[in-house]
Amino acid sequence: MPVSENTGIQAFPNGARSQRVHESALTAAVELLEEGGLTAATCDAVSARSGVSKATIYKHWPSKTAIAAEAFGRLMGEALPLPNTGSAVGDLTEQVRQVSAFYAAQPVFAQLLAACVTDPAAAPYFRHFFLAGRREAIATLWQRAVDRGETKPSVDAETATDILFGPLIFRLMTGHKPLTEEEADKIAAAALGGLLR
Amino acid sequence: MPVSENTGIQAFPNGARSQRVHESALTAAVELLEEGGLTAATCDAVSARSGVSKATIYKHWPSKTAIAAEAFGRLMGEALPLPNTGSAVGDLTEQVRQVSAFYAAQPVFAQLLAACVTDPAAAPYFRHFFLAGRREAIATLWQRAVDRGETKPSVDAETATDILFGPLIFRLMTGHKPLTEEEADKIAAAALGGLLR
Amino acid sequence: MPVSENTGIQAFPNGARSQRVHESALTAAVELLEEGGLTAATCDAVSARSGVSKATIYKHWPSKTAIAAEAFGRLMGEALPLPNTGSAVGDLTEQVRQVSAFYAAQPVFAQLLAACVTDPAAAPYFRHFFLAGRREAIATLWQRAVDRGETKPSVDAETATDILFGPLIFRLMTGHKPLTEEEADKIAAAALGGLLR
Amino acid sequence: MPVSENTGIQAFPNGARSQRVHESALTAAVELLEEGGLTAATCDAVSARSGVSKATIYKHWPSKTAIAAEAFGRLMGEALPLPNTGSAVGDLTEQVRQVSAFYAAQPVFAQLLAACVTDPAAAPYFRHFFLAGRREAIATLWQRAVDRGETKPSVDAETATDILFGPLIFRLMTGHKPLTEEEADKIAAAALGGLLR
DNA sequence: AACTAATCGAGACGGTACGTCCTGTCTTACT
DNA sequence: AGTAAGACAGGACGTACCGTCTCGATTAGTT
Repeated sequence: MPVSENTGIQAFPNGARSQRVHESALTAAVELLEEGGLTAATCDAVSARSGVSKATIYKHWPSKTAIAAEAFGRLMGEALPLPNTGSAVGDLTEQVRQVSAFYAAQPVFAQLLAACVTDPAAAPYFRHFFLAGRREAIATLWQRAVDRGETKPSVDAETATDILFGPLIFRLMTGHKPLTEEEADKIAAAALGGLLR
Repeated sequence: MPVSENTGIQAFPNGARSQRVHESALTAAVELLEEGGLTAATCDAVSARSGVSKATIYKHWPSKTAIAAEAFGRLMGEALPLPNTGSAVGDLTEQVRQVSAFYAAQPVFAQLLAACVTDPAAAPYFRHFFLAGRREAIATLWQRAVDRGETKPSVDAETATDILFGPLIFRLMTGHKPLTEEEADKIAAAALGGLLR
Repeated sequence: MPVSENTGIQAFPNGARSQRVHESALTAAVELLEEGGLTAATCDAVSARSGVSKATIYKHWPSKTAIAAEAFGRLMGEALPLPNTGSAVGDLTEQVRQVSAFYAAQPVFAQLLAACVTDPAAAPYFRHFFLAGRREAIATLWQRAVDRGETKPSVDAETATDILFGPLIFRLMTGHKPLTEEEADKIAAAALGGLLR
Repeated sequence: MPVSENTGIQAFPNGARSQRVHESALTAAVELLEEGGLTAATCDAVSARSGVSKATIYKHWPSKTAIAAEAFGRLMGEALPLPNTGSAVGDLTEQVRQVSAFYAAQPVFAQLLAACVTDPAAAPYFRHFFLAGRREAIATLWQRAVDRGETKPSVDAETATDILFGPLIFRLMTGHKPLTEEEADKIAAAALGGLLR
């Protein structure tokens, strides 16, 4: 678990035994998240199920949200494959659709996002173990589009990511409109109008 | 406090006495939010400061988040005036800037948004007493732009709102980038490229 | 549960409901003490068995030792009847024998005494709910002896109590000698030589 | 550290290295006891300060109380010189006074006594390294008195010790009366009335 | 003016998770 | 072997907050 510096991610014991423990706790957390969402992924519950003591858990993670974030990142690691439709519009629209469907299907995502507000120590974990993957995916797609000359030069990948996914998160959090595929398409279309030539 | 049906907002006793009580509780909640954010706006604290008993509070609101949402809506009621620069780009960019600054300055906003995920009963209150005002503002600006023929016909006000503000909320929640004025401008520029002609 | 002032015993809610709760917790504590000694009388255990929440227990008692002390006082309330042999020597010797046997049979006594060292807040409970009864018994016996003119005038009831029971407690705590009836008699005889004419 | 059999005191490695280690741990324990009482003399603390690892400590002593008991015995080894007033009353009264003052001034004594109840494996250490010294002192004084014919023949040194110091310990543990010099004198006077001619 | 509902203030309670603490065991690698 | 270093399980601790509840007091509206 080599973690780069300045990520806000806490160092933890590194021996073989510790790694087994780390693994056990994460596995238990994944199971609990699947069964009962973030609410069920209590520290006590993780400890009870994994056989890892609470004290040890707190040596590996700063809070229960942090374990959940790492567990969720693992749970969803490969869930979203990179689309390859041949055009930037196609790729990015497809990705927005997928992410939209994923968010709608995984209440844990919203719960984690929310929990990170209350529990700032967990936010780096969420960014590192979950968001980073999404942003990298977009960066790849965006680079492809750049190479093909399909993007507006004034826009960078970061901003593009925010504009494509921000609206999904907005809806997810406030629940003012459902996250259907149609809606995802509308958002993608309108957003891409500003990002591509 | 006439509340339309189907909003998910709970009816409560309507006598003169009840209205005083409602008012007292809200006032206390506003003060507590200002002083210590959502964390400080405990049920017990609201009860203690307002002299309204907890039981009564739970007759008027379904949860502590709901009071806080209504209180926050009141607190921020008139904080953001409608810009009028003469052009859609100017108006909307200005509004994005203002909202961005407001979010960055008011941690309570993110806290409330987060709390509504955990506490679904409170979400309607947040939408009704806070978001509704923002969406109306955009609706007005958007209608102006429509009247001037500045908008793309394929985009409606709802989608425009999501695309303009979603990115801000995304950043606010994950904290992966700061909400400076420059960033707000970049987002507004890129987003508006897709929304306006 | 009218408690005189300045005893160090904590006030607690006094309604009918609270009294039921107080009773429930004590009953559970008594059972646990009987089953597994002071070690078993955990706050969590008392809470679980009685159905009284931990938070409530901490409103009624300052610590787990305090509940145990009150429970033990109740448990042993009438265990030791006042002897009446007709003479001070007989009465006091008999009382020393009884107390000695009781201490030896009730490990909880020593455990409580020990716990009060670590947990000073519980000491008043032990004194009030347990020791007070013993000291009163001796005071009664001593007064009888005074009335009969059997005591040395230079000795008061308090000192007599300390000299009669102190040695028992000394042995109980350090375990350097067993608390048999013979030993109790030796102690009583030697001690009473200094107390009576 | 030659320890007779059947004392309940645990054998431990005997090489030169082991003895250095034993010494280091004890020294650290003594310091910690002086600084913060028994509470501060944690296993971890002793380990950290002495550089002796916890595993090693547990090869030399059965529990943390045991180290503390041995350390305390060493700390107080020569603190109480034998009085020599020329009479048994004088000697023993003086000794009671000294011990009383010592108990009152050294909270560690009560803490250790209490800890031995919970931790029976440590009791032999307390008896061996601390109490034994006190009892020997009394035995010496008592023998002097016997030689002078000042004692009652029915009383032995053991019982005398219990009757003289038991009351002090009783007060120390329950705290129902302070351990002032006056009180010590009252106790000594009353107790010695039963022990001497 | 009295009566009867509704409504309220006060605050205790059950439930539940939290994060901390310390003991004694265990592992690993070094001397 | 014996040791240093230190991670680990286990389990109690005492705290915090939520939302429900019980009680007696207060207040409207109704008769």
